[in-house]
Amino acid sequence: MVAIAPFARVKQFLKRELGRGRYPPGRLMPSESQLVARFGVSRMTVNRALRELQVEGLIERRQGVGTFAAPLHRVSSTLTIRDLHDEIVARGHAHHAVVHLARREAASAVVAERLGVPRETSLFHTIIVHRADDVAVQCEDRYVNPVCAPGYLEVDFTRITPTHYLLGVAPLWEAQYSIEAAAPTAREARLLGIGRRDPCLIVMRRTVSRSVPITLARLVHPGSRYLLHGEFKP
Amino acid sequence: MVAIAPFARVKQFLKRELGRGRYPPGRLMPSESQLVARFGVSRMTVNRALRELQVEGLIERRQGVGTFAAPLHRVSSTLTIRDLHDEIVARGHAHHAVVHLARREAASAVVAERLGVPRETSLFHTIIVHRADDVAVQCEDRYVNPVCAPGYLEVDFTRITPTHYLLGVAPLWEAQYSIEAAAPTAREARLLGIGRRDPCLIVMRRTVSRSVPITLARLVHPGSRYLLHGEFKP
DNA sequence: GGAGACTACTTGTCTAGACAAGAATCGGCA
DNA sequence: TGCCGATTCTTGTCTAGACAAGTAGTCTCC
Repeated sequence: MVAIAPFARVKQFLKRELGRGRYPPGRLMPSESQLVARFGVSRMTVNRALRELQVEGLIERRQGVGTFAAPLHRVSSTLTIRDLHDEIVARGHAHHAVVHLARREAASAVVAERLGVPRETSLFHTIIVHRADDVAVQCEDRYVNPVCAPGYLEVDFTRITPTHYLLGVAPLWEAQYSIEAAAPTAREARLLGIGRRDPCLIVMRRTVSRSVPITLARLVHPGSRYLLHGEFKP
Repeated sequence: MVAIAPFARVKQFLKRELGRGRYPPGRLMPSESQLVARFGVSRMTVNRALRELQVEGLIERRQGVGTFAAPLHRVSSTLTIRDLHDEIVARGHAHHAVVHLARREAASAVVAERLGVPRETSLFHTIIVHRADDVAVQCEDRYVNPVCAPGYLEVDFTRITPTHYLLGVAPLWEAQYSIEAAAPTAREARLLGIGRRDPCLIVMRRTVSRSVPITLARLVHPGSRYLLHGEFKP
């Protein structure tokens, strides 16, 4: 039996109180000094508990005012986007990638604007279809900024996914993405071996490293063969 | 000009080093005492910086061993699912909800299994179509456990969304969800005023409060009118 | 050579006190 | 009445030191 750490006890107590509705959204919660007196611990300990609850989005704190139960209007959850190769292998399937296009092109107006580079910038462009046990699960249409990954076209994409390679070249980045449902383009339907009107889950992702655009990806998944899932825990 | 807090300076420094590839995934990073010496701050300050980087998933720490750069294979991002009403209003549209069904039913085998209640349990069932400026954007098909929200059917859903009401009744919960692209059912197509084969973004969400199932929702969005988006920042 | 004790180093956590900064309240003064 | 300053309460942060616990390497003794 392990004794639970004091900061965790304070956290657990407050979570439980929030869970039972003791503090409805917006209600003032006990101050640090009150919790110090109640639990007989130092203020740093209480402070850590409260800071972590704040990071988890359960409470809001305002300097000079107090601590309040968070309005839980928005439900935020962490959606983990795993590398497709890992995901396929983890499910016990074999992963194959087929490269349908890998070349250097000048950015069209649309691509240049979306990626955030000047028009006509020279970019790498790859189209790769990923298969799990010979079933096509993703068509990856990607533009890459040569400035960040000069050796991109030399990579053997049947063995390393572009995401994996790019993570190695530019380790930390920010990404914006959107998820939508739409029909594939004619070419995508052909590459994936699906009907022109079959619904697809389309993830568009733009990633930036130290404010330099790295890559713009359009990931098209046949709706019948792919599912995103996630979890939210308070 | 505001002086940056010492713990933030340490954090920023390490982030920058990680960003420039100074510590590839798995590499041993400076110990707390080394950082204490380097920055001339106390160990608690360094500890806080490292703990936060750990929470952000940028480093891994092992007691007795050291701190290591995290393998950035998985990219996790927080996807904020806002209340639909808020989202529509925030975009400057008017929100209308039309209730097409609101009654008590016995759980079918499929629903009972998915929600995690015994078969034939009596559940509330609502079907509500949400409109932004008279354009249908979501068909919400929801089952609710009466144990958690006895007054559910009395709520005026043209004024309060089910999510909003349920958050008030059962403030803290966990959710699992999946996102897929598929064609709507015949009834959903009719209610949304779209074609039977139009692609839809479908979110299935099951929520649980203190291990009691609360609600199972199937949220169907016409692909052409709805988009999820999110952001990832290290 | 092998086993166990010892040591050095790591992270994990807590304490008691300190100062700063933001915000609300109350009193006094014009 | 209206404004301004002092007081008090809040959170935000830092410090110097302490002990615990996990790990790895070394040293000694059998």
